[in-house]
Amino acid sequence: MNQDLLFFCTMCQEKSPKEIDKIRCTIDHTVKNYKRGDLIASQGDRISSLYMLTKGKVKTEIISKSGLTVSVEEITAPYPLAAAFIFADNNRFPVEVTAMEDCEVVLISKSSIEKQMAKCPGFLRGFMAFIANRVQFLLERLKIFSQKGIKAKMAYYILQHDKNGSFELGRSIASLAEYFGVERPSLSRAISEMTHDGIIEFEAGKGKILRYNDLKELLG
Amino acid sequence: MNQDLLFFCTMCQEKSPKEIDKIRCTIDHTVKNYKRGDLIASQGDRISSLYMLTKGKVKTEIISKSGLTVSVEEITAPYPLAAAFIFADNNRFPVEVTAMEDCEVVLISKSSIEKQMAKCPGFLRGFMAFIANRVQFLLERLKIFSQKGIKAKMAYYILQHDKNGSFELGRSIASLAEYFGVERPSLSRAISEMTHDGIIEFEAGKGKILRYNDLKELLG
DNA sequence: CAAAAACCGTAACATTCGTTACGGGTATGA
DNA sequence: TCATACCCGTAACGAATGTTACGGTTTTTG
Repeated sequence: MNQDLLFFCTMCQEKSPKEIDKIRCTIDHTVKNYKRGDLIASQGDRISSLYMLTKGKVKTEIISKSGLTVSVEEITAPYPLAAAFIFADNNRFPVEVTAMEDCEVVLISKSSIEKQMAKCPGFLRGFMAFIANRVQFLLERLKIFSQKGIKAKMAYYILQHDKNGSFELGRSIASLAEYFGVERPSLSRAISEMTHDGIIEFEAGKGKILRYNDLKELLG
Repeated sequence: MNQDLLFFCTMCQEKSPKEIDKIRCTIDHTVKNYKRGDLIASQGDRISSLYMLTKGKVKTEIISKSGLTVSVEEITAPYPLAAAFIFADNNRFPVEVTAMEDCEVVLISKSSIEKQMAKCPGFLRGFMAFIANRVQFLLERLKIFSQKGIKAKMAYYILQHDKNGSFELGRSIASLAEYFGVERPSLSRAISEMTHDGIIEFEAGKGKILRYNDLKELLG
């Protein structure tokens, strides 16, 4: 169990194990175990503790007031289930959390976290860094999504990866399409057209920007 | 200026002025003034301080390495410019910040914020609440965006606002369309079709869900 | 009250995108 | 070496969405 708390620090800190030893996070906590199919948290529950999923896999669902469920996503350990939400004004679980496998959850009360933050600057920084990184990630995805049209998303992505007129995707077209939330053939077609129009060159994951102005005009 | 710091606490706390007086946030800070057109922060700058915009309006832009700018958004005072980013692993401004009017910015160093957090639980909660609310907001928008198709977005939105079979939009169709990132006539058409198909009733901002199963099947 | 602004539904047409299917290439492992 | 799994480009077609335009109602403003 101590091992899991160490991991929790690791996740927050993203620092070396040695530094974690120095910090010696000794946080009050309780451990709960769930069987496959168990309900871990209900939508609407007030969150008074951080739910650190240390073992297993869960799924989250939205449940309308009429009882129908809508699957949202799966989360695999280790991951905190409500790191940000415990401090939000509306501190309720936005989703239903159900165990897909046997799970272990470490509960850390909000007050314990606050105490630990006041006591241990490293923990404070680590926790803040985790949430801040999440904000950054969400913002980045949102910027991509808010670009209307596949070419606009692609143009935005290229401009972000622009290095002196060249760019690398850093991933396959298939995964990029999934990242954009579009179909692979559609993205492939968009890139073909941009290439055919002479705006960019592209081959094997790498490319060059030929006409910056046209590329920029593809954006919203 | 003290007034602005009080406001800063207000923003973080969202509590009554009386409670703020009790807390007496006396945070180390410096004040900077900018003229219209001045550059407040450059893309890529390391962020060591919180930038609290207390007066004026700024615009943020993405700048590609080739010098072209892409407008992103406008921010009006009072608002913190980089509340989350100072704690992120990649603590750099993701955008270029330029003053659109004469602006006043209160700078609070990261270490000052950490000290204040350790000293004053109310400040810690307020700051965390602000960032947590932002995470919630971004997550919600992202969930809407990741629904493919206008009807799916609408179905998701309705299920979220479902109260015993009835729902209220809480905003105009025009603004909802903007929130979804689609055109108003397109959203209007989608609602018309859902009504025509007998899935929902809708009139004057309010509606009823007639067939939950069909509504659910519109989701991804 | 009159003008302006905001909001809404509708329709016709153009554009984009999803869907499906096919063929080819490359890497991996049995 | 063959089978398998990916990854990619392309094409044709249909569906979904954007675009533009119009008329109407309601709300705000002077």
